[in-house]
Amino acid sequence: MDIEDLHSWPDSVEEAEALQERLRDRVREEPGPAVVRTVAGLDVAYGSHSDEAVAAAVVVLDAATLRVVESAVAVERPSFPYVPGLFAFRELPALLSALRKLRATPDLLVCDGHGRAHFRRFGLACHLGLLTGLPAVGVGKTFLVGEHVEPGRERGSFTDLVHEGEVVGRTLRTQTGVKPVYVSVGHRVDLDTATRHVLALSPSYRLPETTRQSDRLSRAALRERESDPASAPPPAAAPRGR
DNA sequence: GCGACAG
DNA sequence: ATCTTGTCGC
Repeated sequence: MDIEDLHSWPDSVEEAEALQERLRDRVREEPGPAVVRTVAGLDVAYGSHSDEAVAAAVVVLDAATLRVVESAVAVERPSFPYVPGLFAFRELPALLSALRKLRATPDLLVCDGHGRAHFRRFGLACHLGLLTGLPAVGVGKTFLVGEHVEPGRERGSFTDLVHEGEVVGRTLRTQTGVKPVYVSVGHRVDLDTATRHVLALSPSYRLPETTRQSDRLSRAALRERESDPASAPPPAAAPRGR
C-alpha cells in the first residue's frame, strides 16, 4: 500500500470503502499507553439546515482531575455524505482542523464513534488515530456491529462485542442502570486500557466527560456561528490529498 | 433476497 | 446528527 493512501480522499462510496480496506492493517492495537496525563474529547455538531456547516470541537482534559486544560473548534462544511460505515469521511477534515489548533498534543483521543467495532474494522477512531499517530479509543452511543450479551446492571460491568468471530469491542455500563456505551480500540491502545479510561472519564453520567464537553462546545460554536450576522459562508473543507 | 446500519 | 414537552423516577 502506498503512503499516499494516508492523505488521499475518496470521491465515491466505493473508493472510500476500498481506502478503509487498505488502511485497516496499519492500525496498531498495543498495550497502553502507559502514561495518560491529558485526554482529548472530539465531537461534531451539525447545522440546522442541511449540509451547510459542521462545527468540530476538541476539549482536552486533565486525566486525573477531569478539568479542562484547553480546547479548540473548527467550522467547515461536511466533507462527505453520511453513509453508515463511512461516517469518518464526513467529520475527519473538520476534526483534524480543530486538533491542529491545540497548543499541546494530548496523550489520548476519545472519539464520538466506533473504532474497530466497525464493518471493516476501521471506524472513525481508527482513522483519526492513524492520521494523527496518537492513541485513540472509540466510544459509540449506539450499536453498529457485533453480537453481545447484556452486561450486568451495575456501573463498571461489561461484555465483549464480537463480530465475525473477533472481539471488536465492549459494551460498558458507565453508570448503574443506564444503557451501556460501546467501547473499541481506535489506535495504539488495548481494549482493557480503553475500557478503563472510558469508565474513569465517566464518574457521573453515561457519557464520558470528554464527550460531554466536546459536545457542548461544538454546539455552542455552531449556534454562535449561525446567529452571527457577519458570518460568511463556511470555508471549504480542509485541503485534500493527491 | 431481506434486514441492519456510528453521527 | 437534528426536530421537540412533558413526564416518570430518584
